[in-house]
Amino acid sequence: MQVSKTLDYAVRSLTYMGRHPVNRFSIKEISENQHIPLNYLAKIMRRLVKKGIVKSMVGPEGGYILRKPPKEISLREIYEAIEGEFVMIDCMDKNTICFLYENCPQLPFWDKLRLSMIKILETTTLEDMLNQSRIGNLNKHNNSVANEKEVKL
Amino acid sequence: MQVSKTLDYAVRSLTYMGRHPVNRFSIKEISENQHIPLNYLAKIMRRLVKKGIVKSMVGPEGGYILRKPPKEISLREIYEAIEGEFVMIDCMDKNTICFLYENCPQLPFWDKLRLSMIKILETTTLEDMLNQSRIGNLNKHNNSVANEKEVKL
DNA sequence: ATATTATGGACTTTATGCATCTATGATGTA
DNA sequence: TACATCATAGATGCATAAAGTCCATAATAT
Repeated sequence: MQVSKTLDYAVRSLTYMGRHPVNRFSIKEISENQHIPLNYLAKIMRRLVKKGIVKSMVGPEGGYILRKPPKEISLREIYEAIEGEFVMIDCMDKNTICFLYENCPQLPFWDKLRLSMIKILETTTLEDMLNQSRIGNLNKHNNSVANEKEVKL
Repeated sequence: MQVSKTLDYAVRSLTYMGRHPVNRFSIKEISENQHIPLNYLAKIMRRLVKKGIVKSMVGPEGGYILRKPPKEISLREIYEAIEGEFVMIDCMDKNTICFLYENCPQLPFWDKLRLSMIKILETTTLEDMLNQSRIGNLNKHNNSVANEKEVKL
């Protein structure tokens, strides 16, 4: 019940892109800036392309660009692009029917949890995340350039 | 972000025991009744013992018994007995500080999600689950007992 | 023509969830 | 006392998935 590294990478990449929503980004740039293995990131980006979250352009001056403004990209979309449909428990998928079928005490609660989580994922956007970070908020207050990315080591 | 088989086993065992809260149950009985590998269940039970959810007795006529009435056993307790503390993402645990430290756009949201989930886990008890199943509800309808939760499937 | 970039798939590595086995220790009963 | 029953503890094996690498190909700006 944990966020996979892969999902983390995806979110990191998208928040990075979201800071300059009109720019194009190469895998190389994102990879270096966000400390993500280049070849692995390539695989991740394909899923985001497939889901229609980013658009890709091949060749020199190619790269990736957000298809929609950050405000319209939900965490749920991102999650599903990476992990597929959100499920909490998979019982009867091994072509055998669980002996608790139709009488499982816990199923309704995992489902309740699932719906609750989906709701939060659904209503959280990339923009929310961009406004959320501490320095992000500081920058807003200072009227400083939104592009700036402070990294504390 | 999924329920592990191990957690499922634990919940299954406890709901099984919860149906006769005063009885003693051997691993063998639970194992056979709930279709859980015996030796593996043994390991699971130890965690439940350690967390104080069940009490164990060695020797003939030994076995396990619930330490508290089902009403007082929360899903959160069970979860934590099996999986440890509930966390959504573990960033800075590899004795290296993440370069996004103090400025991570996504962290607040995983935390929000975490709290929301914990709340549901916390407020759900073994008893809730016992009353939840379809057949459970059918029985309740027939006996017209109060305290029921309608489940839409 | 060439350098740059993404695409797609095969492949390797690493981690871990799940499960088994065996030896040990406690305890009720005959 | 002896025995059968049951939990405890740790070592080990295995299968699957997550994470990461590599390479050959295709598109396209300059």
